[in-house]
Amino acid sequence: MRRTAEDERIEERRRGPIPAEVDLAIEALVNDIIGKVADKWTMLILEALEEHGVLRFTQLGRAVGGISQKMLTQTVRQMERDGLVRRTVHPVIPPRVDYELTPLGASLGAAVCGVWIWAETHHAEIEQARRAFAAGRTVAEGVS
Amino acid sequence: MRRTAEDERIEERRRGPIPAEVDLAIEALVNDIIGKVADKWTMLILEALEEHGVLRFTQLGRAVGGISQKMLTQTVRQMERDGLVRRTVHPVIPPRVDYELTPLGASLGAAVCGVWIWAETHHAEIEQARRAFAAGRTVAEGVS
DNA sequence: CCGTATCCTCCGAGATACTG
DNA sequence: CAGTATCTCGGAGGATACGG
Repeated sequence: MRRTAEDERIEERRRGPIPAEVDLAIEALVNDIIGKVADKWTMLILEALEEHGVLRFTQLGRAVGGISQKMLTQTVRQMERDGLVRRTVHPVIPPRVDYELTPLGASLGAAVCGVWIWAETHHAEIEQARRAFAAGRTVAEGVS
Repeated sequence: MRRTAEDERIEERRRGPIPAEVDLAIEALVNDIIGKVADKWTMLILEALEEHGVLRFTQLGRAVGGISQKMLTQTVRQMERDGLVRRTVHPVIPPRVDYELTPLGASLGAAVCGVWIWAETHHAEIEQARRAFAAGRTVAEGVS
């Protein structure tokens, strides 16, 4: 996802700071949150931590699978910033850092879980729709 | 979203269709679906159609807000392909095309709605977490 | 082991112009 | 009006190397 949420807010401000637009401000924030949540790695990390509870850095990376260190750090930092995960540093040698979901993160996990379940429930329908679409889309759609 | 982890699994599947990996194949598909759903424009279009019911191309564009024709076409096509929206072409002049959610799309809308509600419910906590994070993790200084 | 810093690639996505 | 085609560009994100 590209940086678009900020742009929207900036745009909004540019268009006119109408006093009664507090709701819109919140809407923008919510939009921003959606943008964050709608990130692939965020969702996968959420799932990994939901399933395994507490994980160390590399463990988390392996649990997610196919993620670069950069993205792992970056995403997990963002999640920490948003209060979704708690990061615990153990000042020992070798270094050890534990990651786990906060209650807030867990609640998000529950919400996202709904989407996940939807995907698992309806993936067959989607596959079917894709095949139907690929088969022939020149099929006349009746104008009711 | 860049093509990364799924590609590997898809590749894996292409290289060798091992029977016992059907679960992994489905998991990959579900992952793919999540990736699709986790798209900003998809979610916004979903919301727009959920709220307005049936919309024409430009109406949909305006309802979403800040989307280019290209992305609108592209995203809506993908959604049509996945069976989430139905596209109805009226062979009249001037051309007219209607978009609306399929039952499948509506069910996804319901699931995503849960995440939306979560965002609306917890945005204050996230803001607070962000402030706390920005303030510094050393000492919890009261934010007046 | 846990990151941060750097480079580099590549594709998402906007703008524009054109067709049916 | 509804799309397609083409160009361009920013920046997301992978790979790598190094610091603590």
